[in-house]
Amino acid sequence: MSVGIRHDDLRRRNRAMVISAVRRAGQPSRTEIAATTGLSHSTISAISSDLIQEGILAESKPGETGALKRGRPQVGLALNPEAAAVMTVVLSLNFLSVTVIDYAGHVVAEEQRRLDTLTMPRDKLIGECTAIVRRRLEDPDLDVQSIARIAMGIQGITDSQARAMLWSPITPLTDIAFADILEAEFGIPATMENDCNMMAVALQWRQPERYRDDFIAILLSHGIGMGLVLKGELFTGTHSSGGEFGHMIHRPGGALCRCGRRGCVEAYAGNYAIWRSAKMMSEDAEPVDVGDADMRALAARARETDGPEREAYRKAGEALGFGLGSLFALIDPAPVAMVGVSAAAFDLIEPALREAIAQTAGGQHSKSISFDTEPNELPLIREGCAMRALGFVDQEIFAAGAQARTGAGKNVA
Amino acid sequence: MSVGIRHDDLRRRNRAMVISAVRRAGQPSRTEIAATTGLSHSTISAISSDLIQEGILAESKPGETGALKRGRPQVGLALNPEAAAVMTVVLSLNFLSVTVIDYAGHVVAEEQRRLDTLTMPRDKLIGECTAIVRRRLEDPDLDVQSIARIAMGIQGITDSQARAMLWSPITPLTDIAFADILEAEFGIPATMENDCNMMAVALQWRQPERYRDDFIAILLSHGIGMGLVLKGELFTGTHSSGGEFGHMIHRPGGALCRCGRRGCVEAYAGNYAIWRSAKMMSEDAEPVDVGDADMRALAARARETDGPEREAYRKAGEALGFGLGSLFALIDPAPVAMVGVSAAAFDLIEPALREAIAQTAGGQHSKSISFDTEPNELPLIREGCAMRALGFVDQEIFAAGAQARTGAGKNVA
DNA sequence: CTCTATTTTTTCGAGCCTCGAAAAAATACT
DNA sequence: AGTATTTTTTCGAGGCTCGAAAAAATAGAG
Repeated sequence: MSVGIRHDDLRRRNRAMVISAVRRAGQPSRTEIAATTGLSHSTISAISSDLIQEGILAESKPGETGALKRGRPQVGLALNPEAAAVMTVVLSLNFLSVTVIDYAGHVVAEEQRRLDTLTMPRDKLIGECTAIVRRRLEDPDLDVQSIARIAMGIQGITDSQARAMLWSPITPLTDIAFADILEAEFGIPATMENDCNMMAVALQWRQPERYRDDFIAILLSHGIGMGLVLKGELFTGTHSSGGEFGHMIHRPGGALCRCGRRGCVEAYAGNYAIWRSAKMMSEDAEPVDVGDADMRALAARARETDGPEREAYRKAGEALGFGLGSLFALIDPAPVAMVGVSAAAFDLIEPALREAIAQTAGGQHSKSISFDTEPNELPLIREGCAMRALGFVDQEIFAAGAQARTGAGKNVA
Repeated sequence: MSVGIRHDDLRRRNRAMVISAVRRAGQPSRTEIAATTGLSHSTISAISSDLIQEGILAESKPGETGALKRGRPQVGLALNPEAAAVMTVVLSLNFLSVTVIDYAGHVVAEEQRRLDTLTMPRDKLIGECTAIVRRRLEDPDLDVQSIARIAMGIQGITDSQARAMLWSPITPLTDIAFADILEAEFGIPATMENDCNMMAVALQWRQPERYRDDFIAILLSHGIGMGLVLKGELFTGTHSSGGEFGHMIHRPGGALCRCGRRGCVEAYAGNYAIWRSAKMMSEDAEPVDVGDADMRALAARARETDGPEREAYRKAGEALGFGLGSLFALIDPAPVAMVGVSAAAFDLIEPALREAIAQTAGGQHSKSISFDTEPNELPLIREGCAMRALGFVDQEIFAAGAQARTGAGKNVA
């Protein structure tokens, strides 16, 4: 609201509009783009001709609307895969993975690596990340000239500027400005993204019909995380990545959470909490890491017999339900995606969750709240990072126009 | 993101920018406006000359920056009070008030009226509202030609389109589309706003240095309400006015709330909850209305002796603290304004509140979270409605330009 | 009292941008 | 081969913002 619109912004914004229309639609014709953007055919024609000239878009075969219509056939416009490339770096518990993605969104290279994140000292952890990036950049097999953007994803809290990891469960280290480190090391603009936010971005991309303007992605894993999209935009906190659903208070003074506090949702619904409860340990017991295989075994046992295992999942569902109820009181109900290893046990969680949510103001129409599950978070996080990085190239670099880019040449920031 | 920017939008947006700069700054010179909007002097000159021509702005004496500077003195631009007028209608428990406000924001007429909202049937309640509006509109003393906009505020839940009251504690009636009713009756565009949202709007206007981009206004009255501003914008739910802080869950299955559910924050911190607790009644006891005088007496007694009254306020503080902690986990901490009769007893509430919040993830820096109090909510709500209505005139009517207004002539919607 | 320095505001032409209408292009149908 | 139909491009008109220069309005100096 504070700054006016300059005349040159106009073209930039409309170019961005066309690029994003093509990214979303795949192979839209100029006419389709004109329809979705509301701009005139002349404008679309002028802009797309520029974009083709600059090598950002390329003409492809018709949109293939099935039956051939009379009249001049539509020419599909597609992203030119060679226009740019981006890189994703995903750091999760004991695991580091990197992918290189062309401008059209296809993976052209990747590398994965196990490492002991929990005990690794600061220098080593940073070194591993820069080393894996360097290996991909210097790979002679890779036929991309340069990487335009790096998006790094990590489980934990990042700052709202997407520059640094503030806190993460995968390492005792705090406040690592990965974005700055990568930029300094490679001279490539980078961001540091929260894993759950990237999950949400990926879902929005994968299933736009279901996850569009308002939805919630919840990670049910060792910890409980959330990515929240409201009014079509990723919701972040004012200082941090925000959306720390797992640390909303379920029971004041209750079970011990990994964060050191008591009564958080996560202290009832995180893997370690379910494990602790299933093994009849005290709610004060120190959180321990539980492997995915152990969790799957636990879920299997809970399905078999009505014992403490089943009760543990029930308690988790209750905590999630009341937490969602409180969340829905603030933002109104929205579709939910449950992601992560415990999402595979959602059948054990759902009944108690729905019962709890029905007792809250936000759950007035609890039956209409729909849940979907996706057990594997890593591909989602990677996809989200890729879309994030590509979106940056679309909006910040290519929308600016060729002369703005070559002329001024300050594309960092 | 879906619609492009048309060429004619440009002028409209920049006009809006200039108008809002004048509304905020009071009497800025053209040069100041150019500086704050980032637009060129030529553009500001052209736009302000148009706006003066159309009678929206008027030149006034210099901005009076104190010492007279050398050079051509600045000419202040001010809103022309006669450019338009708006009306606010605020419906609260047993009380209905209306004000007429000129374009510069000054109250030019008002009327207030007691009525028994709790027992009034639907027709009667609507009738009272339309009648009081009609009386003000037809008042011969009123020298405004026409009212450009009505903003109605009510305690309770409204829909996200600001058309209807969905639920309110002041009446058993539900789903009254006041905005539609007023529009149909008087042919004046109207909106139905949530009281706490309007409090937040007013605070942003009154104290922009403190309440700017991110802050929270909490109503401590019979019920507990919240208005939330994030990134400078009022936060609303996806379907309703949202931000139902009072109905976040404090203790699952806990005290009986006025909403019929259990364990809501309000069931511990609403006036009725404090009263119930202070009088040693059961947490299941039906909520009853408590007058402001009684609440003030209760607070006085709590300050005198360490009895059940003081304990009641402590419990209220605890509920608010844990609730805020959960909220801060989602959005990060922000300044808080406590408004309403129990805000005057915030000294009794604050210690327990801070203690509770310190036990939450969001309260990590609980000492840096600052609270301010304002015992009287009604003036705030009125002011917020006024600013809301004026903002509509600024952005939707006057920004469009004279020919767009007179030419097409479809200003409704 | 006049002249100069300084600051604000307006004027004017240049350069873009979008738009509508018309033309051109490309195909299916007759 | 000709016609109808649909898509895309071309072209001139009309607007908008911008920078530079001019005009306006005042304080201070002599």
